[in-house]
Amino acid sequence: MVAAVPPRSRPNLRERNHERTRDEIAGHALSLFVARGFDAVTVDDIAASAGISRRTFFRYFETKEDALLPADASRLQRLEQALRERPAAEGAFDAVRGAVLELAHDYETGSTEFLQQARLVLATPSVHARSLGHQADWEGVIRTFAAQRAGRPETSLLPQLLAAGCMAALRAALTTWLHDEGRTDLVALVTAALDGLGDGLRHQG
Amino acid sequence: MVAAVPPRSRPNLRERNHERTRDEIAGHALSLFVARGFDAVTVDDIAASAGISRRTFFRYFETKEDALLPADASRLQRLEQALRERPAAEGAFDAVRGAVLELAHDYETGSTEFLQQARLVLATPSVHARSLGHQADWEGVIRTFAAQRAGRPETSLLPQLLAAGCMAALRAALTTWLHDEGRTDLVALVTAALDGLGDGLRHQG
DNA sequence: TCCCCTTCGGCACTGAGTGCCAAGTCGCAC
DNA sequence: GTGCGACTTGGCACTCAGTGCCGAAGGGGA
Repeated sequence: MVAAVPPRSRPNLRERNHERTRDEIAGHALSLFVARGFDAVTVDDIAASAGISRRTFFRYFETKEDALLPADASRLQRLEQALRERPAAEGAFDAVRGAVLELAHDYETGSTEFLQQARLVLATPSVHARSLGHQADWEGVIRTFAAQRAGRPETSLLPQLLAAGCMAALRAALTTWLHDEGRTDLVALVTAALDGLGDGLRHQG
Repeated sequence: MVAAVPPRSRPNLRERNHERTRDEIAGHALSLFVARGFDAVTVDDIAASAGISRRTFFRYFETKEDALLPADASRLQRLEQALRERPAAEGAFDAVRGAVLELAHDYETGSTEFLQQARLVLATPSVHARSLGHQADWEGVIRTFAAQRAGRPETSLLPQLLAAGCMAALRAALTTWLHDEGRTDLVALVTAALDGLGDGLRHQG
């Protein structure tokens, strides 16, 4: 079900093939979900549509929900990288702010497909919960980063608050963006949300 | 399996019985979860322990995860009530802040059992996700409230940011509290977290 | 050509969640 | 006490998600 590719570049050719198949399956899944709704599509349906076996589907996705959230795994890596590349002189909040803004930029590319996905995610409780679970993992990464950047223990309030707050800002901006069918500038929205937190919620509005 | 009660007060006696049975089942479930871990306990185990049938279990809880989150449903009502009772003169942020602080107070009562629950929730991805899903519902309530209090459309950024931010502050404080085994003052932590957001994350630390 | 490594498919199994129906139980009216 | 109606429970059977296991390809290297 995966077209043969010229066998070049040994180390990560397998990985690239894996990624490509994964994307293909997710594409079939998205079509079915959009057409019938998440709950009315079984894993067998997806597998049949993608021309693979049910067993293989679960080698590419841990859960059926994840077939609707194919980008979440890579976003974690993007976030880690973005945090790593922040200049050392930056304060904790500004560093996290910058990294989250880079994440926001990724959301905007390929927004048509993303809009379909996001609507389904918000409309389907089990998928929404799973998505929030992923985002909790991202929060953990931010928290670790913020803790050492601020020189505080990881279990103290500030790193936790920074991580949870900035992810909340991202979600708030994304939701607003979705309600506007993606017509507004997402990065501007996320910037506004993050700066609202940075300057103090009490002084907003 | 439920002891007979004197048949007084028709309208909500059934409801009270329902609540009582629900709490009983949740108690049995918690014991099993603590002893073996969430994933190693089946619904049949819980039902057998509580002296009910598997079918009846699902009349009291939508999912197995909810048996570990029995208080989440009532917290939603508490939050709605707390928001309703905020003085009309209060600004949007301060009103939400006050309501969330009342929620925080509830968490502290009966903290021994809650500590056990919370540790399991954080340790079990499926339960953690479900819990975040519930909290997303609470966010919706806050967002609706904040929108009309601030005179903005519900889909605009500010209400969304207020709701997501304050819930994030609550989560951050709870996590910190948990890492300290519940020894610190939870309400003080939540206050600190909310005020951190209110005064601006950039000026913290 | 043979061998190794990886992927895939099929099978069988556990367990969550649900619809349906039959058997109680409880309160109420006669 | 007897009968009626509303509600609760248990059991059965079913769908579907997710997993372990194994045997069958298939592709690359010696």
